[in-house]
Amino acid sequence: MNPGMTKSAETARGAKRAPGQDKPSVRDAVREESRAAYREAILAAAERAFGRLGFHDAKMADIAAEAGVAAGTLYNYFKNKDEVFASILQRGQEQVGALFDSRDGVDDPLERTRLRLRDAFGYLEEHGVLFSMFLRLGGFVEHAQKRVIEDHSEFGYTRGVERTIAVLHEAVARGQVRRDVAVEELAVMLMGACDATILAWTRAGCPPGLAAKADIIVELFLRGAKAP
Amino acid sequence: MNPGMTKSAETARGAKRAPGQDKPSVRDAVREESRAAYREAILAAAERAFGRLGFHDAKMADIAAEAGVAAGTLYNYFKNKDEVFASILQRGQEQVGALFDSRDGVDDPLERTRLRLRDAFGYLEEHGVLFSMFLRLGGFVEHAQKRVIEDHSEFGYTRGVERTIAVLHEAVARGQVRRDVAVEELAVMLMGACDATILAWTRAGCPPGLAAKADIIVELFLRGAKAP
Amino acid sequence: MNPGMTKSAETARGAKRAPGQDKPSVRDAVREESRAAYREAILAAAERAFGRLGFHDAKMADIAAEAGVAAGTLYNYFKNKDEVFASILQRGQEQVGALFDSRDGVDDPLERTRLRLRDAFGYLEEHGVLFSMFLRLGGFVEHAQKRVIEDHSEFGYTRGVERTIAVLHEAVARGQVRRDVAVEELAVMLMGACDATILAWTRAGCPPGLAAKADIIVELFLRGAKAP
Amino acid sequence: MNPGMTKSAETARGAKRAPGQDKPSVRDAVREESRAAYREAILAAAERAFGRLGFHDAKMADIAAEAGVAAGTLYNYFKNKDEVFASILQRGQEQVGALFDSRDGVDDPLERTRLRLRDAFGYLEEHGVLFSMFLRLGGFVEHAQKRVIEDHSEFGYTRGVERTIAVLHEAVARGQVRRDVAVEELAVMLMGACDATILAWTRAGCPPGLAAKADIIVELFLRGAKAP
DNA sequence: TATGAATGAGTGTTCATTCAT
DNA sequence: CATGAATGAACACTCATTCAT
Repeated sequence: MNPGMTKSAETARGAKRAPGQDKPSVRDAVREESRAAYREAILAAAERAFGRLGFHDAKMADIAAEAGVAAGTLYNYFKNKDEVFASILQRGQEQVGALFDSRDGVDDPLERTRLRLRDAFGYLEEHGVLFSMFLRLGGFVEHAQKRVIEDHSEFGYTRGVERTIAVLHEAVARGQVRRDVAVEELAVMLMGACDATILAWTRAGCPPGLAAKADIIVELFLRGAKAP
Repeated sequence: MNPGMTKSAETARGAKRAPGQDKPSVRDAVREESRAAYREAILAAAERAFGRLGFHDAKMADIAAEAGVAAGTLYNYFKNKDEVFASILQRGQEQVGALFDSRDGVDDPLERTRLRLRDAFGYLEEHGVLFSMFLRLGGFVEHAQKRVIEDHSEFGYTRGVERTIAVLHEAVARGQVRRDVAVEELAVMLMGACDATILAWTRAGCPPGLAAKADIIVELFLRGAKAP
Repeated sequence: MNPGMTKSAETARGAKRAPGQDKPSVRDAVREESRAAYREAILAAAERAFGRLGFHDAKMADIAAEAGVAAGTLYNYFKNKDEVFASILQRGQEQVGALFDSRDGVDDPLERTRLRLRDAFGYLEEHGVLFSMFLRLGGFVEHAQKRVIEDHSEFGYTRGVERTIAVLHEAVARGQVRRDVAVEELAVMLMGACDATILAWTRAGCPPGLAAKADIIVELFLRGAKAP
Repeated sequence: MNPGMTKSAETARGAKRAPGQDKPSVRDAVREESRAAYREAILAAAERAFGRLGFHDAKMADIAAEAGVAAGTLYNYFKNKDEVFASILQRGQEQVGALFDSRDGVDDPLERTRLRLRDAFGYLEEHGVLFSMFLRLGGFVEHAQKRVIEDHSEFGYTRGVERTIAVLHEAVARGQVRRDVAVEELAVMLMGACDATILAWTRAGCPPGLAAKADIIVELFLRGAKAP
């Protein structure tokens, strides 16, 4: 919180470090922290701007104003507009991924799935329409955005299906899910239910309460898919 | 192909009529026909261009080139780019509406629904991804497109839900559909199934065969919703 | 001068041309003429602007203003700033080349050289410092300009040397020039004299009278190089 | 290499002196030395950068990187980019001037000239093309550079001509140079020969060996100009 | 005083729209 | 009306310069 003092102390101590090795560290740490804060502020601002205006209509100036920085500053953190956009996607991926990982300890695969669905839906609620669009759909996008997304192939639907299939295999092994339907089919259905839910939610203007829908989906899914 | 020539020929004939709107006969009819042909050619070209490039990346020049006319000509038929876009939507609405109307004679409401679903899905297959987006979703769009769509509020999801509810009421009256679930809920589910199907189709790259999915949806829907 | 009337006359004649072949010709000719005039006006303006301000400091807006057109118009004739620059070079090359060709009929090679030198020097006088720089020097240029010039390798010094060598061989064959010095050396010297003259001229602020220096150079050259 | 450290060491020693300019002793000397070292490193870096990229394409960041300092540091030594450039010129002037002065003892004016020419040419070889341009030519430059140079009017061609005229007067007085041609004319010719030589050298890509050309020039010049 | 990030004016370029022919 | 060139507002991006640390 007062890194300046720390730095002065260090300097006064006359600490001589090996040249070209690990440098003043504290100053760098502060700088790094500052950079991270700026980066995050810009991404949050961009997310709002893109969500409100769309990719093309959200100008770099809008994003900068929303973030409270000068336009040029954006380019100290991102190479160009596309990269800002791509970074929002990546950040979302990572954050949702972290949420998902935090559920690893939950033993029951269906319960784990329910929690993760809540996590994802909750994230969507917080992060706006546009982001949700790219987080899960990957279709229906402007051409310019497609290019961005195509560079993130690990991102999107396919990966989600794979995750889901794995979970369902687990559930099948536990006897929680019927064996007479291919898990691949079940996975597509489950994700289709999620898609339709998100679609309906956005059509309704993104009202609060999306996360709660996770419970309904899992319950409905179980009713149809549970082992007899 | 060259409706302008027809006009020129007429003009060259030097037919001079008294000013005013008397004698709207042959000349006006030909002119009208010519205009309609141009208009349609431009819309078809714009649909391809928007579908291939997206709204912003499809330039007026691209559309004009695709239609085989000069850029300025577009403005003789449409006020601006937004109106071109809106006209594609409206045309789609009308064309699908006409298809739907042609099924009015089908007595069985579920069979009528199945046929209309085939019609709509078939239309989507022929008219490209982007168009499908606006035909059915109305969400997830760039801001510029939103404005266009918002001016066509009669268009889209709400209207589809209403139609569906009406049909389901009919089916309930015939005893084809269970009474213990609100038809409003059923309508949302049915449309959700359609949405998910279209989503999956676009994700798969819009392969041929979307129309055939109409049968599956109706069949599945009936299995869950039919009267016991 | 009144191409519109011509066009109307043609049209009234009802001349039908084979479709897709040679089109309305007159209208196109007028248009072509107009385009050529614009192009030339822009190049002349750019030449002045580059000459006055240098490549970087002459903004596209300056060139447009100098030419009396809007900034966007420049891009209807040239892809970008570099191409404007390159086109000035190419035009100069062609114009000087045409002047040179017009001297082909002069039998005496040294007299022909003198006349061509006058042509080139006269052209430099009319077309400003910057152009002269690229016409003959090819060195001493900003990096951005180098890229442009490197794409015009047929341009510049080497080609001039080759031309000169050929002329000197001719003069040697006629006994006008001594045989005891290699013509290659003589060519370099002659061009060096030209270079130095142009340099001195630009240093002096490009005063009128450069063309007259051609006579002096040839005379001095002959004094040293003429056959004994 | 790290003059900053020296300064820090001093500062750490906490030597506090009374305000005012008394005791300019050790600390100031060291500081001055440090500043000079930084300044020289920056100028050398800028010279390389300008030579490689040209004035506009060499960014302040490039120069800083080449010098191994931060961008902001440049502004502790030079007011702006133009001043960096101007300082390179001035430094060159001074260094070549010093070389010239070291030849003052040479009695024979033509030999003195030959040596100074070697000095100047050798300096050019070591300090790159771009610098050579400004050292001797002063023409053919970008506008931004012109402004810089125009502020250094004592620099360049005129001064060189004056020096040369003085030397030739001396040579005339000694009977080494013909009296029937104005020394002013001879001076211009001699410098023209130098210019052409430098031009040819830069056209050839600045190969090693420019300094040796000094002998040739003087020899050739003497052949034509020596007293009969 | 070195640092390196923030700044914002400035520029090349695009493209929807207009308009003379 | 078709045409295609002119227009100029708009915008992404650059970079010299400033300044807090």
